[in-house]
Amino acid sequence: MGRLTIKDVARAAGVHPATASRALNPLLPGRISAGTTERVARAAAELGYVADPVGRSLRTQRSGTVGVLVPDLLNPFYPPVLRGVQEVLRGHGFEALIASTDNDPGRAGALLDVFRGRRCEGYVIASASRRDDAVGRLIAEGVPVVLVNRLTEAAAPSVTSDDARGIGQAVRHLAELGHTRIGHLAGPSGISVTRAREAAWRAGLRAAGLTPERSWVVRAGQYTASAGERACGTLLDRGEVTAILAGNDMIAVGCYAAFAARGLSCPEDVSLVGINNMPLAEWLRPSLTTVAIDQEELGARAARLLLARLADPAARVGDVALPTELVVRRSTGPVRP
Amino acid sequence: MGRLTIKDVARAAGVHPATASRALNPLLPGRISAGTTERVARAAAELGYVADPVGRSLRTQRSGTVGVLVPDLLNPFYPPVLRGVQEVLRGHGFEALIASTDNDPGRAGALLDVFRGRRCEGYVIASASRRDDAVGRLIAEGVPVVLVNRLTEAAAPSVTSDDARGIGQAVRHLAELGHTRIGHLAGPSGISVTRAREAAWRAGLRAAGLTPERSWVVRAGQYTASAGERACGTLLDRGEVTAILAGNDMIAVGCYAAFAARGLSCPEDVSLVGINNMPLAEWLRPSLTTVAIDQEELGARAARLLLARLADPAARVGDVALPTELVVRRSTGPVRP
DNA sequence: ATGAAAGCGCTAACAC
DNA sequence: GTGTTAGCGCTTTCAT
Repeated sequence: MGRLTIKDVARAAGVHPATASRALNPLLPGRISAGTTERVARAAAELGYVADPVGRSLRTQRSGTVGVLVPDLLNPFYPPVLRGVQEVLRGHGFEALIASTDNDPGRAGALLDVFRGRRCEGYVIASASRRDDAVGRLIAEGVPVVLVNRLTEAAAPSVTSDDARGIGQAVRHLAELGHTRIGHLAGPSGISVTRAREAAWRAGLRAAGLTPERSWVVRAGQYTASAGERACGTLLDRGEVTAILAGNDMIAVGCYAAFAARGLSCPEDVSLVGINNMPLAEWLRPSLTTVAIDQEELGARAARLLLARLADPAARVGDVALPTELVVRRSTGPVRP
Repeated sequence: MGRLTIKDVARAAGVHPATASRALNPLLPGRISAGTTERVARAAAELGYVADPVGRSLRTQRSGTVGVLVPDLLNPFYPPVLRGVQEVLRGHGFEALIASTDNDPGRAGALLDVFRGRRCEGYVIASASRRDDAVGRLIAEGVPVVLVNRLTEAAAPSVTSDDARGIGQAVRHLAELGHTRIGHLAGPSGISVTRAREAAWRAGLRAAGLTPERSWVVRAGQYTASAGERACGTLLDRGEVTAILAGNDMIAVGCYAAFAARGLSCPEDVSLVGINNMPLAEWLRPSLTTVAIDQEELGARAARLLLARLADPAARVGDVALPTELVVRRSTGPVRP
């Protein structure tokens, strides 16, 4: 059929292509008469013209594309985040290129190179370790970057969850159930949320009049179920705690397996709290009490921050911390007498 | 820093830009001398040149972009599929634009329009209903499309799982455990896998010398846990079956909840088999016996089929059916005496 | 085998 | 307010 170009629209409206272009991009300088604008718009609509993004990109040096990097697409936490990002971006004419580092920090560089080759105008990065070379370089170059749930040493706006609040609620909830020895399965070190969550756990215990013991913390090497199962096993075998705050829901998923392997039942023998409220959390047996984060909103806010920086690269856009809220389900119960 | 163009490479190598371009694209007609090719390649490597995809696209009328449509990003089945698709595409210089219809067939059209605006060269579609207008139109226009786990009335190559094999194994497994009344929670009608799975269930029962009863099938409105829970409840309340083949793992997840709500324990009171072996299947309690499908391979094969059609639009590429295999875990056990 | 020149679709800069 | 011109980066004729 031969694709429509702006020349076709211009011809149909009886104007020059440049005029047609201006008429269709109202924000540009050099205003166009109402009549012309009208005629061009009608012609475009009738013909079903949509501007070729490639031609436009070449001229404007923009791609209408944003790179999104997540650490693990298989972790149910991220799909809702992606949905939020895409929804907002699409509403503003941007499309997201998505990649997962699969929990391998080394892959970030290569993936970012692919994105840069495609002229992504900005990046939403949910995979940055606290010290990440590839991401740091990006930020240093002044490319618009928004971090999700991660902080780096480099300065880039970020959207995080205010874990402290929800974790405080979680610990209080456990304390009110009579638990005095509440363990924590921390995520991998080198990630900012890991530290924040551990700190919040510590603070929560203190606020409840309890003293966090070093032996109540075990570090899971990754935010995965299998790492969680191992770490939980280690913690259980020390035989000290009656309740566990997992570093996230995937780690909590691993805990269920560790419980079962030791013949412990939840919540009768051990109480368990996760973090994230991932899509399947309510479907686990027992359903998981967890610190809920609005994942879609997390992504949506990140996208909006990025759009603000895209519109004005000099804009100082601040960080956002979304509130978290404890969702009590069936994995927590009174301490055993 | 000012981005590198092919002119920079040409200058560094002491040749004309056109020559440099040819040297870097070895497959083109008009071969270039080995020496020149070498010099240009070295210059490009030293400068770190990567061709601008936008300029290239404008000239070649290609975008290096493929649209991928899935019905539900939140369903753990699809992320591995996407990973397989992306991996293969990236290896061939293509990037995937991903969108989810969120189980709303009506959204497919709008999303495909976004993709078309971006000049996607081909599509991997995992969301087609058996009768899907938007997708049908695409195929009719001769745009390269590969379907994943779906068949439409229109003719497009597809990659599916050979559910019959694994489902046959599943039914035999249950029969060998002594089950004679094996129910099925079918997915939404209007989707090809739904029919295929129901047919395979029926055939499996017959092969085991059993007669499938109409009352043993309940249809879940969607492939989701909550739809599964409702459907499972209906089936259980009829009080006929001792084992259940769920339409997929998400429906099976809902079954766990339905069991718990009725005080039934699995596998002592009811045996349960899922389909897909999604990432969390082994972490459910009890771990889910399920018909495994290599999801990543599903995506990878789809991508390869698409690449074949992209390379030669006239190529008749056939359908692919990947084998499935029963994975026996702890959700199935002997029938109660 | 290589250089010259043209042009993909669009819009910014410059006329008028 | 609108037409003219030029050029984004690349590849592909067409010469030589």
